[in-house]
Amino acid sequence: MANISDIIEAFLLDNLGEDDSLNISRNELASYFSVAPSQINYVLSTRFTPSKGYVIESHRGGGGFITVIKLNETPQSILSEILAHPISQGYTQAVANDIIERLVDEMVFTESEARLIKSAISDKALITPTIMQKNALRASILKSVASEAMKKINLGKNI
Amino acid sequence: MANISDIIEAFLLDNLGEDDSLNISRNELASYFSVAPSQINYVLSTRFTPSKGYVIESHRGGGGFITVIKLNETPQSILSEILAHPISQGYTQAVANDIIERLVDEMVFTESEARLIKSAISDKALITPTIMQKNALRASILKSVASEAMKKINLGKNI
DNA sequence: AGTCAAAGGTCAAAGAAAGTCAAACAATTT
DNA sequence: AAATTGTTTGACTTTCTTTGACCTTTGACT
Repeated sequence: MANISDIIEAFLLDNLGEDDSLNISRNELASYFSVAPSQINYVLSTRFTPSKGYVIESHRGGGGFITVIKLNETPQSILSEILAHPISQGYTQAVANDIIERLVDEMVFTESEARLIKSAISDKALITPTIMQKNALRASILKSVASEAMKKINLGKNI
Repeated sequence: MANISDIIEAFLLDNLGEDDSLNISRNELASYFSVAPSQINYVLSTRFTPSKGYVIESHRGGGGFITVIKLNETPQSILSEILAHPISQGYTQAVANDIIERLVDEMVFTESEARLIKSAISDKALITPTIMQKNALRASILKSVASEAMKKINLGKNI
């Protein structure tokens, strides 16, 4: 553990402001941590992805900057996202795991429920010949799990 | 953040009067901010474009001036503009994004709806070989989205 | 009408960021 | 040990900004 990318990730998380967003200069950050500027892109593209609930914006040129935004999500917004996602497009295992983690953050699942679901939709568990098929299956399974979770949430509202 | 162009943009926005218009002398403004006069043109041509809902007028010669006018728009006027725009002419990604932003300003879309639409019509998402084809596709998709939004607005009127 | 100064306009080059990608290296899994 | 996956770096690209040299238009004054 504790490679420089993890340290930069922690730094960025630490510095997300009140509104869960952060504005930085790529060059400054890189020189602060004495790494190649492109490493900042690496950290952003591996740790602050849409599947993890982040959006990145940036501008080049003089006065350029990078903005990291943590989307503010609700159980419903994440579940809707899953339900709206075309099965044909599929989810890689990594992306699916990211999404499940977000649902844990939003208290839709407990850690142990998450472990179960993750193992159920692992590449290992899904014994189809191609990756594409695994991805599609994962999307389908996630959809069904999401729809179940959505029901539960909506029931709660009627009490 | 905070390059001089952004600062000049903010200044101009701040000084749009009651009627959303503003009259300035290019040379005065340039010397006020200690920049080359042509930088004023740069700011105007990148920040106060028709696709962002602005019109620029000017006169040269003694007593010359530049007028910035923010068009006063309605959801309907923007949507009609989209619907009237020939698909064959297309929209660049930047222009399309500008238009979507205007629709957010007019509360036709929420920020998160805007994000979705923008990503759907991004150069990345539209996997056609040529830029022209991407632009045409964008115009077509925007039209369909606009027509949907128009319907919704018109429904609201009948309640 | 002709001249000239006072605007504003255009464009290309230089500069300032950020983005991409592949190669080298490191860590992990099989 | 081999294969795979993840990290780090640097060379090259793209985009956005800033500046300055030169151009065009207009109004005022002979």
